[in-house]
Amino acid sequence: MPYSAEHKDKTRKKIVETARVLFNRHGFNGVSIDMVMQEAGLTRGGFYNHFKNKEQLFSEAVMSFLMGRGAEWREDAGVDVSNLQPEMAHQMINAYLSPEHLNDLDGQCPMIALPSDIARGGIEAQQSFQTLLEAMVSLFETNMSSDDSTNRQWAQAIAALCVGGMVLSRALPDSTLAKEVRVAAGQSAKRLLSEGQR
Amino acid sequence: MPYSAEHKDKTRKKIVETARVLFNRHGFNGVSIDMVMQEAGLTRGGFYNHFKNKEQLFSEAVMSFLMGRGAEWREDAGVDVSNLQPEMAHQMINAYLSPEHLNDLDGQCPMIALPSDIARGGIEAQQSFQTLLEAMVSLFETNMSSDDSTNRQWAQAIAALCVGGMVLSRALPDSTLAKEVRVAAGQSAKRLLSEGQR
DNA sequence: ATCAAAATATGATAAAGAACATTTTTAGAG
DNA sequence: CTCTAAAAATGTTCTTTATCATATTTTGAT
Repeated sequence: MPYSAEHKDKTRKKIVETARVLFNRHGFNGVSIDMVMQEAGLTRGGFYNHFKNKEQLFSEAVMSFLMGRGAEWREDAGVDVSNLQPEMAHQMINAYLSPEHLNDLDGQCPMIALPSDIARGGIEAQQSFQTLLEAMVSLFETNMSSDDSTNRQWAQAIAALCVGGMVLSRALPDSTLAKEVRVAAGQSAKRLLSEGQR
Repeated sequence: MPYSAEHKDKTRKKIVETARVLFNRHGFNGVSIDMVMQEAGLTRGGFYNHFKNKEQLFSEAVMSFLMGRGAEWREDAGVDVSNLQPEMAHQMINAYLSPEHLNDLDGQCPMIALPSDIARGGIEAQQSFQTLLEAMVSLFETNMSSDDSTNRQWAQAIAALCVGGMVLSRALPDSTLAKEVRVAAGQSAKRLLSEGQR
């Protein structure tokens, strides 16, 4: 067996990570397979040894955020998934709506960078999207008071505020207004959080 | 002067309206100029008599929502801009987050259908987007108690919730979860509204 | 060292699409 | 009715791209 199994796996991971960055920046149609492979230091020929088609790559790129770049994100924000504390939800909201996140075109959350692409895309990409959202909602939910069946609702609304605030911010040409929106979304998100923590 | 001025204007408006629908459905890259012109009952040749390029058409299509399809929308929701009443904000929230809106791929608000396209697009499209958002925020703001400087913040957060809830809903493959998110966003939006109306 | 299977590279195809140049059609002015 | 400028249609170019077929390279096992 020439080429160790790890080699193929490493190559595949590199392609996915490269694709994640490029898709984040340019969207599904703005990225060609050539572009991805070149950026990964390969040529387009090998692509179909790793993936069925471009859609599959897209879906995996979206999903890869959760355990890859997203994990770094949570770490930077001081969010420890294995040891959740009430103030972590606050930190998560602040980090998600921060100018740093807005400026991080490569590392940003795909829910912000790619919602239209995913809405129009195949079901696989949508499944990846749903997994991301569920992770985010579950993080907020876990930070609430233990026995209230409405926690999930609050958590979902907070997620909608975070994503909505950033999606709006990204599409606005006036950076002052964009900041206003992020601040407004953040304040309201924390207000909703305190409802859930009551 | 052959061809009355109205004729050209009518043709131009028809192209923009056709483009609005197609862009809403397929996104910027998913729509070709041929497609738009054919759907409008014309051929691609005439396009550049009306528009500088595809970007300009896109920007105008987004903007056209406000006074065109969006006006019908507000009317259906019982929102009269010239005579605002407190309960209109409620109706607006309900209509925006309704399943009817979610299913109206042609008529939906471009902030939901095209945020990624616009974020990556030219400044003209982003200006159009900003105008749409400002109209929405201003509608919520006007429905709040008169003299509170934080009204604008509440209104922006409500808009972020509405847009965020719908953007998420659109990208989720599980329609039950999608509905949950819309309901959660709607409830929280009304909660924030009552804060502003206090 | 050599072999072969797996990975990667190269070559090719067919389609789509933005932009524009040129031709044709239209309808109002004289 | 004729003329003509504007609008619309047709023809064309050049580029990009997803996909796949074929060739080449790599490397662990013999």
